Parts: sequence; structure tokens; C-alpha cells
Amino acid sequence: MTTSNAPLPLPDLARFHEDVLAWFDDTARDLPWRRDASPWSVMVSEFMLQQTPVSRVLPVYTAWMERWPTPAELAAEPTGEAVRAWGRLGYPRRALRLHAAATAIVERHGGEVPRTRDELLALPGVGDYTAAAIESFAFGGRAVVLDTNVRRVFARVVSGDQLPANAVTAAERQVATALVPIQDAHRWAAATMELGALVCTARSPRCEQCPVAEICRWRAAGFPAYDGPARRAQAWEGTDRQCRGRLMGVLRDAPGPVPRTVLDAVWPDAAQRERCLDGLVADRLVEPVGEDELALPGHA
DNA sequence: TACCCGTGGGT
DNA sequence: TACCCAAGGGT
Repeated sequence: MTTSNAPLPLPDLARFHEDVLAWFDDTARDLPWRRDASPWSVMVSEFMLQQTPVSRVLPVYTAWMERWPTPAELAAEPTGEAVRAWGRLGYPRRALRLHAAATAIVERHGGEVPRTRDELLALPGVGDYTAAAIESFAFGGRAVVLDTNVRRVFARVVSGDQLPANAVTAAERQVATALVPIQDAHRWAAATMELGALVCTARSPRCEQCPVAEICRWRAAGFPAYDGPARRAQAWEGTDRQCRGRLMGVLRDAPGPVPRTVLDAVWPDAAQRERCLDGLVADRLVEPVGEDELALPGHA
């Protein structure tokens, strides 16, 4: 971290708001969960967008909303159907959590997505970011929406750093809170996210397209490189995650229960394979069927 | 807190 | 090509 979190001078603050909002009016993507920003639409999209890019979410989201237009319709189906419909979005536990959240919404909230922060946070799979996003995008609330895009934009424009810290800091939250405008808070949230996603990107920022390049402290400082603690690279080859993914892929693509011998064929290390299979069963992503078959939970 | 949890596209 | 990274949450 190179610079302080000193607030932007008031003239810059006003420009920050005005220029980002004007840019958003001109360039916002026409995304289906914006076009129909019902609470359930927003909630489904936010679950899918957790660590997954928009382009990959789009087709799965569309099919999901056609099949399950309300929480009650999702809750009425076996969890395995949700996992199958999740397809290759990754982190399939999110499908389970979305199903569980839908069930809780039916049981505790009469089938309607709740609108208070505490009620949202009590739902499975809803953390600080997702609760704020639903408050903001579905209900027009004045929430502090801090996702990876917003964090990066504020790190650069306000703090002069290339990237934010690994975890949200108190100072960061303070900056974000102070920046939420009195009016148009939900548009501000969407606009700052959009700016981070389209222009102020992690790798190759398009500063020539940026509406606030002239007040950006990172740019003014000459684009100093990130100097915080190293980010641990995500290992992949040979990990349990790869093994679990391979196993889930077989079960998703099969119409019904799969013999263990078929699963044996997709991962050579027997000990690791059994450990991962046990983990998937413990996570309720997979269900044993009889002695030597496995399936997605709830049926076939 | 640090680590676990998938998948695929961009650079 | 080999990384890096993506609208995070749970433990």
C-alpha cells in the first residue's frame, strides 16, 4: 500500500459521483438480471456470479429462471436437480446453498425474498456482499456494496494503490461507506461495479476510457505496482478440487446412478479418489445408491 | 485468519 | 504457454 486513505477533496468527490454515474448511463450492459431486477432474479444472479464471470453465467441463468421462476418452484425439486442445472459454473456447493436458501425463503418468508440485511444474511450462501447486492439492486436500498470490482476501483482512485488488500479492511469499508451517495445509492453500486468490470480491470486497465482518470490517485502517482503481501497462487493440477470436479462432471453428465467402476476410471489415485468421494457425500453433493453406485442427490 | 471450494477465458 | 483472475461464502 503506497498511499493513505485520506478522503478525496470535495470537488473531486462530486466529480467522482457525477462522472461515474453519467458513464454508467451511457455504457451499462443490458444484463437480464438488470432488465428484470426482481428480488429472486437478483438473488439467483448474485449466487451464480460469486467468483464466476458474467459471460459464463448468462446461459445458465436464463435456463434457470425459465425453469424455476420463483423460490418455491426451486425448493420443490430435489437438490440434485439444482446441481445438474448448475452445469459447469463451478463451485457446485453454491447450487446447494441456493436451493437451501429457496427452501428457507418458503419456510420463513412466505416464498418472498426478504428485504432486511439480517434476514438476508441468515440465508445459506448469503454473505456480506450478496446481502448488500440484494438490498441494493432488488430493493433500491442504500447498502455498502463491496465486491472485488468496487474494491479495486476505490483502491486506485481513492487510495492510489494498484490492488486492494487480500481481505476487506476496516479502512476500506470506511472509505466505501463515506462514498455512498445520499441519492442514487443503488445506481452508484452498479456503476462502480461496472467500471471495475469493464474499464478498471485487474490486469490491463483501460484508463483511456475511464471517466475518472483525471482524479485517479493511482494514475497520478504513476501507476505504482502492488506492494502488499504476495497472493498465493491457486494450485490446480492434482488437487482435490480437480479430482472433485472430475467426479462431479461424470455424475452431472449421467442420466442416473453411476457405477463406482466408472468413477474409478477418471482419477487414477485411488486413495485421493475415495477421499474426495467421501467429501462430496459429506457435502451432500453426491449420494450413494446401493452398494456400488453413486448419483446426484435426491434421485437417479 | 487462512484455507478450502470449480471452471474456463484473457493476457 | 503459464499463469492470473472472476458480482464470495463457510469454516
